[in-house]
Amino acid sequence: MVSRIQELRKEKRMTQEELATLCKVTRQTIISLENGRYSPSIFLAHKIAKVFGLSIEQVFIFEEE
Amino acid sequence: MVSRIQELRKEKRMTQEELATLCKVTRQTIISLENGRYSPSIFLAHKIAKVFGLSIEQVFIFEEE
DNA sequence: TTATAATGTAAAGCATATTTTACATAGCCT
DNA sequence: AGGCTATGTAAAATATGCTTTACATTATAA
Repeated sequence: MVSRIQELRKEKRMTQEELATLCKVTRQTIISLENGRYSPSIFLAHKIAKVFGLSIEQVFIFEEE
Repeated sequence: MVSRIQELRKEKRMTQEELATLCKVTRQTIISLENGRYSPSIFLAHKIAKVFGLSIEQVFIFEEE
């Protein structure tokens, strides 16, 4: 799964800290997601997508199989 | 978060076991999701949505805030 | 009545997500 | 050089997701 978080965040000229606050998680969580350490829960994925005004599938790209 | 898994599964006349096999998880996992014991990971949510030919947001309904 | 299919519960164990705290680096500004 | 902002790493602790195994319940059918 590839995440477009960093790309979308920069597009909106937002810092990791700002995004974290909007999603009610810590900055570390955003860093871990952007750097591919782990994938978000379905709740966090939804919150992040909402911040960008997109659907989960538009932010997180699932490769087949 | 409300899940429409059971509703959609019955609509397709599918057993929990069949859905579990298609999603490559155990029957217990499907039971736990249908009965609200926990919410799926983003990967499982995506697999389930795919089985039903829907998006994650169409299968899992997030209440606001 | 017995058998079978579908659904359910429970508990232990492992895997993954998130927080917390503390420290490191790199760029920019003065 | 020193200070600030944004980004990064690391490790331990807690929470949540998923598996495994075993057994219980309900409905239907022979």
